[in-house]
Amino acid sequence: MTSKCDQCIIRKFNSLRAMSKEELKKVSDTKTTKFVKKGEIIFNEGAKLNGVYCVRNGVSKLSKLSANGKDQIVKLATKGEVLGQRSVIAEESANLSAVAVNDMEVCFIPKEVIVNTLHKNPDFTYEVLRHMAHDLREADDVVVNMSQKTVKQRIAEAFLYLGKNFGEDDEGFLTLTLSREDIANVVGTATESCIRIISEFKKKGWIKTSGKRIGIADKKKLNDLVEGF
Amino acid sequence: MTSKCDQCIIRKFNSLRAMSKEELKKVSDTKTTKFVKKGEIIFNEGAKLNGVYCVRNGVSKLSKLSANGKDQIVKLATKGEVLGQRSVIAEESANLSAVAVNDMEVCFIPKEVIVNTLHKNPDFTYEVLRHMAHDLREADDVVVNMSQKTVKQRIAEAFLYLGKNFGEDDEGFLTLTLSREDIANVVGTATESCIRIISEFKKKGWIKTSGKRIGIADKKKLNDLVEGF
DNA sequence: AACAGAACCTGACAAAAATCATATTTTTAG
DNA sequence: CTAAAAATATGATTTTTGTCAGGTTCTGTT
Repeated sequence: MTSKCDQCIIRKFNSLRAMSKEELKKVSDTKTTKFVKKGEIIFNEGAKLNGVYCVRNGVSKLSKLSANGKDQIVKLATKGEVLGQRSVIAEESANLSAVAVNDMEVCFIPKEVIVNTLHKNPDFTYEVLRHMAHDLREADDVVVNMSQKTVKQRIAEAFLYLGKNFGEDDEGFLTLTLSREDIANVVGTATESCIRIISEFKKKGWIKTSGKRIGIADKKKLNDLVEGF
Repeated sequence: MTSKCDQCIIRKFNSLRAMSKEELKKVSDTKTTKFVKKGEIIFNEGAKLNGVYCVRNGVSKLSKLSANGKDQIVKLATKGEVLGQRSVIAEESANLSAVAVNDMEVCFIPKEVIVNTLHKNPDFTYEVLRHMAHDLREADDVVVNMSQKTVKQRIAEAFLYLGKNFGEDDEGFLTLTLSREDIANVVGTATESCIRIISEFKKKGWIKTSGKRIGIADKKKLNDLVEGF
């Protein structure tokens, strides 16, 4: 089991790779592996986290409930990403909820191990810092997109993003299948508007659908739309 | 001069407070102080930064130009905040432009000093990390606001934010005076829409204006609007 | 003081997006 | 397999927001 974890961590989780052998051992010894079914909650907004969750398999949506009762999905976290890191570091309760989008396997690592390593191993801290700097840049970009692009542009962008980050199956459909509602919540629009635009894209031949599955049919057209042509 | 810097840094810049005496000395020796006039550019989006800027006085807007030619203001940085930190840490070019909103005094600290300290002083790295974790949380909140709140709500929120973070003068006007265009760019809307809503708020007696100055007249009403009542 | 230029303001209209209502299809549970 | 529930789809309508076009006021300069 330990060797398996060793392998898993080194390969997939970029911050943890800066840990020493002893520190990794500690992680291996204290971590617990959990299986989370599609739709199940990993943690809720406002929860006090006493550790982080390292995603081994599957995808989680990180979202925040707004006053009007809608969920805004801020990030989709996949294999290798760590959930709850920010909360543990800032010693704040979770700002976002984490829910499994499909069946997942996650490793729970107690915060003591993380915090300890942060205090003792500057390389690890620096590595985490670099990751967070990157996340922050992405968040800033999302803010600009949200306020300056139309819903159509954002939906087109979402499909391109999903294709790029989660791939396509052999039939050309996006590997990660989200419900229309989830897509709407990523993009920050009403579910009906989202569905309407999906229909429009399909009619124009830019995407293809089969049930809830969506495939990119004309990448260039989608790209042009995003760029504002 | 050195003693002055010592004082300044320790008091105002939370990450730098974790530096050792020697490290602070190094900062004092290598830093240069610059005066930036209102409207002047500190650095531009895409620029390679070879240091960070610590704000001693005045306010800077951090913004990003979108494809449609509009500037989205992502953050207003004031006394004690550090600009360019993220870029230096991630070794990326600047993602945002920094422009002075009023006359400023900033200290430029070469990146070598910062990066060196990051590698050698875990307390400092941890401190920077905590700050960035906090910034990331704020950025996530902004994303949710942008997508889930109406322009009216966002403008009301902006006034409350400006009042809370920059204060009011003795006549009850917001200390930080932004142009209508800047307010629109903070909120992510068209300048005309922004002006229209300001007129509406004034007509309702929720705010008062005098030239470009704006004052909060009915905090509760603004708050209620933000909360969705 | 007169002027230019910028910032501010307002109206009219067009476009985008949300909402409400109601089908239709797909999925799930018994 | 089938009924119920959930998700998807579409139409009609309203609300919100953006755009264009034309004003007015403010500000700094000569």
